[in-house]
Amino acid sequence: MQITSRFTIAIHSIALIECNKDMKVTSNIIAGSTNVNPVIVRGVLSQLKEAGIVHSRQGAGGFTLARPLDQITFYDIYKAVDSVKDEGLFHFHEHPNPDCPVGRNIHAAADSRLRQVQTTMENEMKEIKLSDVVSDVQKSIKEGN
Amino acid sequence: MQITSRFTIAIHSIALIECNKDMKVTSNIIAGSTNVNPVIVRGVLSQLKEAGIVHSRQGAGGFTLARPLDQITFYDIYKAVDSVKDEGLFHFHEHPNPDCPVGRNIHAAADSRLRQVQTTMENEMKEIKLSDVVSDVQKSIKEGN
DNA sequence: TTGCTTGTAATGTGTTATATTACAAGTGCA
DNA sequence: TGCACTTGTAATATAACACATTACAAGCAA
Repeated sequence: MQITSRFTIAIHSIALIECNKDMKVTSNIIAGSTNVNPVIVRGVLSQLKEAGIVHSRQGAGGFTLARPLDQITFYDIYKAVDSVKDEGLFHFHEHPNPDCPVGRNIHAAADSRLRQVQTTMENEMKEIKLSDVVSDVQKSIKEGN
Repeated sequence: MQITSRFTIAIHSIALIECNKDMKVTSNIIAGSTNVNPVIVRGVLSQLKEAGIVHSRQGAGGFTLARPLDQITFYDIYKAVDSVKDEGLFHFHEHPNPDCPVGRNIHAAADSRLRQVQTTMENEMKEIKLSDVVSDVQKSIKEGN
């Protein structure tokens, strides 16, 4: 199991928009840099737009950031692209046997701990800003990479 | 995306073995309580055995715990059933364009943060013991649930 | 008007998780 | 010894999902 690449595609896209803020950054340009199908890119960017992270200009073309990089966290993106659905990070086997004492109580007993793990992960994502990642990218570029 | 139900199947199985330690607990009994196919159950239990969490008795039948519940953590089980493969929790889009400055540096820049999130989650799992879950299950049963 | 763009629907394709069938091999008991 | 039951595992089926692809409507600017 892995969290959908839409998440890293979104991170990549935002970094690309920032690093080329003086140019028009279209879905095709992003598709070229990520090596991901343009329709998928537009889908991801559409979700980022809905979440208020980017702006788009239909017709005119191009995406821009809706707010500064240090106000965009991994969690914002994670939520925007729907990385983990409402059912939660962990997939509980669907029909434990209600006629078994353990079967009918295990779900409730385990659930709070599973949610606790998920919440811990999500809180960590709130600590990581896109500005952290982009400054690392820019440093690498300056060093000739 | 969700973490495979093998993880919660394993938790359920261990709780069941503990709560019926005076009886022979076979893969068919576990399958009945979890409502999961017996072959899948045996596969999960086989992984738990390989990880030193349970013992099995081929021929004779039945599974037993290899160590006390307070020495089994969510992390132990998570690792045992291979919930997340070596590639990591996050699926990075596969071929960022090396001819683009952002494309060839984004992976390295993002990776340490992605790993940081995964590690935080895993460390939280190390804090949760099976004894916590099972004592909750037993409490619920005693209360008539 | 032409060309480029975003937005999105519809479909194809490959991968993965779980279920299922089948059977070898081990154990204990009649 | 033979039978019933079990673990262990291979092979295959099926369903769900992620990403790719084709297609096209609608918006904007030159």
